[in-house]
Amino acid sequence: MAKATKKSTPEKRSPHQEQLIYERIFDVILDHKLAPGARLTEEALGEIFGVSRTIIRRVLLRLSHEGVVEIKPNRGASVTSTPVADVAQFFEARRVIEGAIMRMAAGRANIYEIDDLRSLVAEEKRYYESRTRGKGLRTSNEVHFRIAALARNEPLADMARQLISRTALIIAQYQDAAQSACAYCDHAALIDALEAGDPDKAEALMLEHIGHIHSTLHLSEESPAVDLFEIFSDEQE
Amino acid sequence: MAKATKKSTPEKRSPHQEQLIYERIFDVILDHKLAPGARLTEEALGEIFGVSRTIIRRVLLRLSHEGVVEIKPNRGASVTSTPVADVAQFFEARRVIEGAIMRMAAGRANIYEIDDLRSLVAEEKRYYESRTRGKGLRTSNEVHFRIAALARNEPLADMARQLISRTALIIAQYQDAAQSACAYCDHAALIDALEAGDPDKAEALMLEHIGHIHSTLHLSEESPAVDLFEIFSDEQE
DNA sequence: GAATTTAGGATTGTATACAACCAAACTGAA
DNA sequence: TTCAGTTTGGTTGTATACAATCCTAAATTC
Repeated sequence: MAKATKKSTPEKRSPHQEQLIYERIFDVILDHKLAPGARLTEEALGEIFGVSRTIIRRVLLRLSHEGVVEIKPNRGASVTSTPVADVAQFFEARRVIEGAIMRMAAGRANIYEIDDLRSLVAEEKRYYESRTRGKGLRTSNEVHFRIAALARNEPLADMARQLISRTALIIAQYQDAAQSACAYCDHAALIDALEAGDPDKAEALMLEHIGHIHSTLHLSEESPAVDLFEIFSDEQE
Repeated sequence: MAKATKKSTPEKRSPHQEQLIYERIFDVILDHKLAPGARLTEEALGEIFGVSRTIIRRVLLRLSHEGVVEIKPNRGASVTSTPVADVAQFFEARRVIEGAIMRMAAGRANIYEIDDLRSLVAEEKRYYESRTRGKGLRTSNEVHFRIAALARNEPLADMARQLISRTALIIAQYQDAAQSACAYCDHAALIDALEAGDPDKAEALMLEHIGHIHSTLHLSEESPAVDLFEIFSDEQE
């Protein structure tokens, strides 16, 4: 039994430890350290995070509801592998929802929200230039999340969040790290359109942007399998 | 302790008992036997369904993810009560998604799917005429679910399902049982448009239909009687 | 009598024990 | 060797015990 594990602080009932574990696992998946198809055993994850299977089980359930992992009865959880044939549907769905969101959000953002968005895009640019793929991808997601919030429609923003997360998984699976398109260029234009308050242009730019992302994917082949302890070991000792 | 409980068959590991419990609870909520705000204690539900809190907990977690139930930390679960101010957002979101779905589904359904839909609407009509509200509402949902499937876009259909379920809860909360609009009239027209393969008309009819439902709600009376301060605010001290 | 404290009961949160299950290695006969 | 059946190790599924927390209401204080 490899004991190169590091447990988190053994706090009693920390309210968001579950959220933390959720994010750690999701991050590792987006960083492509856990490839699609990789198995996620409850015992191992529990040991890694210093927590019982009960918690891990809830986290996995949540991840599965988001479509990030698949749970098969009596067979456990593994990172979702999206068939090539399904990819287009996700991007089409994003066009529908985020297109509408742009229409609704145009001209509704105040100056602070616009500024926040711009600095976020600047941050995104730095990550991409320093080739930290996972971070860049997550920051890019955050940009889309915040734009979704500007439509002032919670349910629709929820839908967008789900699709964006799910799509990030697809991008991690099919996009070549080197050739990750300069998402931040498109993003700047999107924000400009929102500020200008032009719904038609805002929507058109988003449709185009989503098309760009889609077109950078290498829809051919994939995937290995790995050791959980090793993957999580380079983080906090 | 009332022992008038009926347990399901005490099978060992029945795979969909969880699904069954999920549906039972949801049904009861749609039938308005559990009003918004009603608490759902794990122990009681476990005893009712002859199952341990572990299972109930998972069901409640799922219901909460669908937005049907709210879980507050250390406080347990209760039926979600949607504030009047939020209602419009849900219907707007449905317009966006189901409008797009109608465009995509127009002309794509084969004759069997159309037939199935029509017989489902006939069933719906019977339920409404016999004043069995819950059943009627659920059948109406089923019509929308199936239409969503016709767009041949799984992710979008998923989004639609979530919104439709969530909206059903809102309808149960705000719609007068007697005056429940004849949803099936609209439904028949929707199906006709799908069969004819006219995307513009299909979309327009769906937008109109959703508007109809929205307009039948009694949004003036604040039935979510949870906030005591609001309730007593306009009375004498 | 009103406000604060404190005790009790009820409910949720987490860990763990054990049963059920699957998959892959093993056995032995054709 | 090959194929059924069997065993075994590891993993998931469920129930339960106990700890942490919250809610109610009685009790104490002012």
